[in-house]
Amino acid sequence: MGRAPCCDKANVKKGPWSPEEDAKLKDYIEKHGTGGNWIALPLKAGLKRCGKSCRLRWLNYLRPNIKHGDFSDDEDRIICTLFSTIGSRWSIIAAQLPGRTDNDIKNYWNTKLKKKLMGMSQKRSQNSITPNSILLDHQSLSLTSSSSSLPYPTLSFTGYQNYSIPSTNNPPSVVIQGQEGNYMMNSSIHHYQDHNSFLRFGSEVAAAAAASSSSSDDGSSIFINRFEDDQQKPIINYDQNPSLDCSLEEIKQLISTNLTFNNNFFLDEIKIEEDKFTYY
DNA sequence: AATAAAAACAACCGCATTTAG
DNA sequence: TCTAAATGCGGTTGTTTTTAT
Repeated sequence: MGRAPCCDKANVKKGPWSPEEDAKLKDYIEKHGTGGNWIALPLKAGLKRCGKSCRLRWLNYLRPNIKHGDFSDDEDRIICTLFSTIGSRWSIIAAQLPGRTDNDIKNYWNTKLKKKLMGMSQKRSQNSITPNSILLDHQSLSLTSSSSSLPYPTLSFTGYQNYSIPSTNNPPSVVIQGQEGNYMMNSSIHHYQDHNSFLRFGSEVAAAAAASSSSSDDGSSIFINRFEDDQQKPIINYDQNPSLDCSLEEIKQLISTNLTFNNNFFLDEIKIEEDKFTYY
């Protein structure tokens, strides 16, 4: 007993759409709309196609305001940030990128962006030059919430760069090397009225997307804070989140045992001041 | 110039969720 | 409330195009 087919497979065309078919579908939908019934639409529009195929063709290719062509750096950044936070939930990611479809983003990720990121992290692990990102090894992934069923690290962080707050145009990113592949978490720069600027890994966009979905994932973040008077003594604040079951002590341990990246990076001591760590 | 390999893109398939009767 | 149909989603496959040899 298999699943009932959605249409009569013998009498529907498969494969690439011809310009004539595109025109028929476009014309019909522009005049009559979808009528809320994709299954019935091909018959009405005079198409020998499955309703699902029509829907896909319309959503991914024919509907107005679809963007084709290269992705911008901003789009790259949003995709990376969201992927690192919510994983391969392409429809949610697509919702943040007007004009892009989930299929388009999925293809782009699988064929280009993923490789681009892998290349970046590999290059950095080979070179001793100061990177604009922080490379974490897989050992450091234990910050991931153990209650999460998500197959990717929610958040991990094991140290900081010897850095200064970068320009707003080019905030650094974290590349996480996981068993399943590499993930990149972008950062954003925040300014408080009575506070110094700091970097936040994971973004509000990502947090919002995670919150709006049914996922138990969170938008938790770690802040790297820089004192105005001394760039070389940042503070890392752990933004406590109930769904991230990792104690401050564990974080301290994690940080002190994972000083594995960047030649110019070193950590001597950690002091805990209630909910934050001060590095000396 | 011909061919093979890789990359890019479009579309399909089946499962999960939502909706309507 | 229950059930079947419709829809949406994400993984995967197939086809076309581009690049390398």
